[in-house]
Amino acid sequence: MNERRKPYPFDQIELKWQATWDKNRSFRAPNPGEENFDPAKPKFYVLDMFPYPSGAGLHVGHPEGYTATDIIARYKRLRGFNVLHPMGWDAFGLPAEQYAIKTGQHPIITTRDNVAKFKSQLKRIGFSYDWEREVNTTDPAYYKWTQWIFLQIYNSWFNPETKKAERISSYHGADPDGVRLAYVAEVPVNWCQELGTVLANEEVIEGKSEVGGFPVVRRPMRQWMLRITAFADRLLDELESLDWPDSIKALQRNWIGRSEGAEIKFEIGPDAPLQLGERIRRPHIKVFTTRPDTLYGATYMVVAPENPLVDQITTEEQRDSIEAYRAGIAAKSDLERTDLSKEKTGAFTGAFAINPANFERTPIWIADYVLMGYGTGAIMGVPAHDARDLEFAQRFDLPVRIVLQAPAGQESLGFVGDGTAINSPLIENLPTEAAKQKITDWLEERELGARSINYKLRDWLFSRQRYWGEPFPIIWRDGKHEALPESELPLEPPALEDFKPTGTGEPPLAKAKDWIRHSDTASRETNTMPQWAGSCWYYLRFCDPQNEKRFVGPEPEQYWMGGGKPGGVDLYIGGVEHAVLHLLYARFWHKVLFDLEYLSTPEPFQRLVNQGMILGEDGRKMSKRWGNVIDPIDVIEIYGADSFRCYEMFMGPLEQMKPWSMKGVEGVSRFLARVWRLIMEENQAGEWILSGEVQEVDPQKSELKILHATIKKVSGDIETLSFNTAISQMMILVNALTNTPVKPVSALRTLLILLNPFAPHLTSELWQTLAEKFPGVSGDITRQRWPDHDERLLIEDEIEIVLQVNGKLRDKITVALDATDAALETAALANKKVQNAVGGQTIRKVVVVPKKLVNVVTG
RNA sequence: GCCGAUGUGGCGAAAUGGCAGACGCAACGGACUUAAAAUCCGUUUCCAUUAAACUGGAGUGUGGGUUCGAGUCCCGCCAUCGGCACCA
Repeated sequence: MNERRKPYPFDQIELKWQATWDKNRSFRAPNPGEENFDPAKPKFYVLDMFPYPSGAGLHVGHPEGYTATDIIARYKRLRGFNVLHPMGWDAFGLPAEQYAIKTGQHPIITTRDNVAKFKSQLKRIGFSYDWEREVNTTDPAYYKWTQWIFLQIYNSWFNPETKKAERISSYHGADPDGVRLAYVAEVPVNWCQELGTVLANEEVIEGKSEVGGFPVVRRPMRQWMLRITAFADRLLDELESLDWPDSIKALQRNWIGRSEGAEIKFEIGPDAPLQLGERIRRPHIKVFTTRPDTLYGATYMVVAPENPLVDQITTEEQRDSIEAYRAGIAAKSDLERTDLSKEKTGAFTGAFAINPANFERTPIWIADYVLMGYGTGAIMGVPAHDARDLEFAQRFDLPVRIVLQAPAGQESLGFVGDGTAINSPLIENLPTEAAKQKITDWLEERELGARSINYKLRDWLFSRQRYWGEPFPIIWRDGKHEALPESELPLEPPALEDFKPTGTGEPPLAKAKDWIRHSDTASRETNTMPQWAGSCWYYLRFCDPQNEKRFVGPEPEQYWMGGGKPGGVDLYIGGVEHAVLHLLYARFWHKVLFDLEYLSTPEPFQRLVNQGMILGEDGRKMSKRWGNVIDPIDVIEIYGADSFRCYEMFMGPLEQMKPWSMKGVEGVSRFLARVWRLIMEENQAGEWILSGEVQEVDPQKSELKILHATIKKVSGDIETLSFNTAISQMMILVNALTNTPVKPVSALRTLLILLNPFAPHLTSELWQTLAEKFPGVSGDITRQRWPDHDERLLIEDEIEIVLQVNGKLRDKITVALDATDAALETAALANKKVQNAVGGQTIRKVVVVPKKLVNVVTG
């Protein structure tokens, strides 16, 4: 770069301080019992979402959240907390494997290189991580415990009585394999030929793979599943106790998608109903509905095309058309199938079902708008009060019967809200809620139905046909799975030369014939775990990263994760893109481990904050395609790490999306340079020396006032993560100090501590310089106490009072602080501008707000 | 369609129901300089009026409402962004 004169010598001081912090282990967080651990201090666990170390290195989006947590970490240390602030690498995953396929470079190599690059970039920004706690999900010493946790899940079941995960030994039923929290199932999966793997529903976006955008088709395969659905209610209910943004809670609730309703049996067959009791043994279709109150409006049934029932009920005359329809469905991709804009399709089975409420014969259809995977895979069609059913009924000329009266002024046909039941003898004229209860009670009494709850959440498809992931600690013997003995962990993947997918759906690990063979009678599972696995528990490992005996020792876990709140991590900052998946999976694993009594809290993360995305200078998402990507290291070259950190925080509210601006960085850099020049001046030789204006004098009253206002504002703003306004306030203070001829050391001292979390290098350097001369400044700035403000210094003798007439500003007057309401009113009415504005009108009322304003209201 | 977020100067933004636009950017003017950069000081919501000070009016997406007083609270609408999407 050109020898552009730097506004202050950040290039000389930043690397120096980073080296000093490393050497002094300044940010090491000792565990209970370790050297230098101070049990008198409270703990604070502040966590970043650890990155996937890609080859491209860091971009400005990463350090936004990292800077926020770093400010919090440094602030909390100054506040006297033991702070856990760790960083690590989520390094298993597809990109490294794809790269290996392309170049032949082993993922271990790529991962090592990428981690080194990321780490050096993070260090250059001056983050105060305790690097002695660094973890890497691809390290055998780490994934040993990922595999171990999988075995805990595998060896557990969900006891519906206790609503908890329990060891499988407490299950006394016939088929333990049928209730394990990790189980094998033949399920239709999202198969991506291009990637040679199955993907989770969450990894498929509009029928294409999230990674690469390749086509994805449905195909049944044997897969490992985790029974997350058993925890649906707890995952839902326990959200309440967390300090998360409502929008994120809403996303999770939405994803879990709990809906209450009833399952209702419709018996099949054209005959008249038989006697009670006999009826129940006859073949029937069970449907799930959230609106049992519209049962009288059910004029047809629809069964999902894949439902096995279809084979049983289809009549001979209809068989050909049903089969043709099913064949057409099977050929379609998910994308085509779920295309909302397309017209409804379906086929008549020839069979009829009896509506249990009014004994009417209703035709049974199949249609692809009914999904096999939700509820019972069958519905009752109530066209009058469901948009989809109405569309279907109109398309196929099925009868429509209104059974719900909409509130006055609204059309009853197509009404889906709460109204009044009509044309429904059993529940006639009842409001929706009461009608639901009554008809469900009636159905339950006759064993024709039952209350039921359904979730959109599905069990977690946990296996991948990939190389670069944790191998399952599972062996197969005689067609049955069993746990690998713990003594054989970690189970490392074989050293493959060829990582390519087999193309058949068989995982790459199947190529390692020697590795597969476990013993004469057993062979290894060849699937690997998804990338989410390692990130499900890394925050626990950070508490005790070198423990070889346990995934986390009880004492460090209780210390760092405890604290009396439901969630253990005090503050967790990361991207909103993990709002559902990572955060739901981690909560699920956490609850299992909690139930098994390994953990002290039911939830992992107490307070969650999502940083907003940083856009390019053109307002577009940063991407190579637009050529608007900003490399943090380039910015640091020109302006320094402190300017970079402060600008990222000054841009606007943390949670908000905002565009980058190099001019903005420059502005913040000017601010830091002004701080530098408050304390330093250049001598004749062009060297920076301590400024003569810095003196040991008492600050003036006005200086004290602004100083304490700044302490108050900055402290409060850091607590609420309002870093932008904290910086604004410090700018105001610095502007004020710049204008005074003599700079009191005590004020500068306080300023440096306040600014330290934001600009740690600059403040460390200036602190050291002051310490050389002034006894009031000593030691290391990272070991100081955060200042408290003195409220008395903020009080003014005189205050400005706003005078309004009918709410409009007319004048301002200055009065004594202790002026009475009556005095204020008198002063206002005597004011010339107020009198002008009032004119001849009568004064109806005078509102006096003490210390604020007087509002004269005219009639 | 459903859920959520956002809407304030030329730009990033700020404002416990009480002075809208703090702070920063950009722009303009001034000081310093042979000059420039850097630095420092000042002006900067819009409209009208004025030589100027001043003065008057309008103003936080839009239409209503509550209130002495609304960017802020309530109801309706519009726009943008994000998530989910035939989940019965």
